Amino acid sequence: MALVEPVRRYRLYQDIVAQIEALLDRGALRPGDQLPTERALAEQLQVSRASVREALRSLELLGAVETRAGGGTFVRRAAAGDLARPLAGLIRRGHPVADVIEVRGLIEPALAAAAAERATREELAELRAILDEQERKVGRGESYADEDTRFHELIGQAAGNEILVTMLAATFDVLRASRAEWLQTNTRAHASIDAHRRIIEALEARDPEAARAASAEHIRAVGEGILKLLAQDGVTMPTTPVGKGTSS
Amino acid sequence: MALVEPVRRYRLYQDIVAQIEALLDRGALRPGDQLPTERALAEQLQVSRASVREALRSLELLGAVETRAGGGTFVRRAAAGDLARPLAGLIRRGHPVADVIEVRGLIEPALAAAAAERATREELAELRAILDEQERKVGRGESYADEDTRFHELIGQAAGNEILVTMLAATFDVLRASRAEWLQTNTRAHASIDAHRRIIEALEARDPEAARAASAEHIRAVGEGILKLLAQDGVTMPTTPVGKGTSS
DNA sequence: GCAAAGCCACTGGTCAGACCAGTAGACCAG
DNA sequence: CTGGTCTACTGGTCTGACCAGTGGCTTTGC
Repeated sequence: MALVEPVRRYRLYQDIVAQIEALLDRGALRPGDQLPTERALAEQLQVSRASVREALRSLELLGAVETRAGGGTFVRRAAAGDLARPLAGLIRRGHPVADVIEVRGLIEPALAAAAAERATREELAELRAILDEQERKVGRGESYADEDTRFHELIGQAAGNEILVTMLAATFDVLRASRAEWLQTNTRAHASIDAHRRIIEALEARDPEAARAASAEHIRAVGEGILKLLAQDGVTMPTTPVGKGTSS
Repeated sequence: MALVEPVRRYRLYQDIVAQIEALLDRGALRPGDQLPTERALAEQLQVSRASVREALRSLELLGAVETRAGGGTFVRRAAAGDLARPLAGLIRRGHPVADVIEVRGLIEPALAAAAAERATREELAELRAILDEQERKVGRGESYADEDTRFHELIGQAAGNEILVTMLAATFDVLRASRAEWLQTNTRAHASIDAHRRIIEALEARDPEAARAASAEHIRAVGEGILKLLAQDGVTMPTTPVGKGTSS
């Protein structure tokens, strides 16, 4: 261990972000509240408007705040999908698709199990409806990517843990391109439908373990398909940074 | 359901971020590369330097880029844990601690199982060393929070899935305050040590299922303790004391 | 010849002030 | 009450300036 460490270099906007975050944590600022104007903040903080704006950009990116041109800046209510974009950006850079699939394989079964215990009648009905629509589309040879996405989202919603839903959404974002292609060329579309049906049945039976198993098997199959697809395309996997590869 | 939705409004800096992200995805910019200077970018993009800077702030927050005053702006190698703090801020806003603990309980056992298969001899040795240090500190009645954190981090590293490590790091950040208090007042410190020992033994035995079980039980116990602690404090959300230094 | 000291061009960090475009509340005409 | 219009104000952007690090280059001293 080094005896010394790099001197922390602070920039004004970081300090401003910290101050505002503190207000949020303390509850001095609550969702819906309007922040002082940029000009007022600049004056109170004794900094230029540019610095205030850089701070607000950060807070906006974090989903803490929302600005409307001409309107003002407001404290946002945290939304489930907030983390998705930043997280997806990070994942995309330098992480093997296999890792992403592993994450999905971990989260989705857990969500399915939780959903089996917590899903409402309405949610189950909607899942059924989505499944029907999927079957129709498969019958007509159309893409059912939207329904597929919605299906998984709904299960997440039913599970009731928004953090997991968000993390899952991030993996969806990363896999979107590969997944769309996979769904297109998927000769086993009916197998996918069957998997979804098994999941729904487990949910309706309120059987967490069956739901977990069905989901796990589904993800495994899809993940395998995607990896095969990528391999045959000769796609160069994103390079794994340090650490161990998942294969090789 | 609304038939119309708010018009999407773009701001210059978002466009700039997208353009640079595209370069990163295409591989036109690789880790370590230096970006053009802010002034050059402004000129090429036909925007003001302020807009370029707002874009760079975003990319910096996303961990895509790193700027050194007087030096320049460089493409970063994505590091696990980059997003931990931003992610933690998001999670903290509006998510029950119970959800956070649920996420931890999901991720950690999985990491432990993976680590059982992939950990190197060196990593196992370091885990042992950390455990020893923990025991010493417990014996002296000191706080072993740092070692505890390092222990979990190292298992994540050994598991080799950086995405999961990042997600886990975010939950750590959220729970930091509560966890520190829990560790302080933990009358069952020896139980914690024992749990760590069981995990290490499972890793050394290359037994994924044992590792998973040991980890799950450990997280369950700690999570329960934290929730009990929060309940007795009458706290519903972890409040982050301003200026509370970070460990490590 | 060569290393240390010093210089200096250049980079990001910050500031001040300006103008534009969008917003929303007040006000007025129908 | 509805729909326009006006207007003060807000965020979005630009310009141009200065400061404070950084790092390569030159000069200096031996």
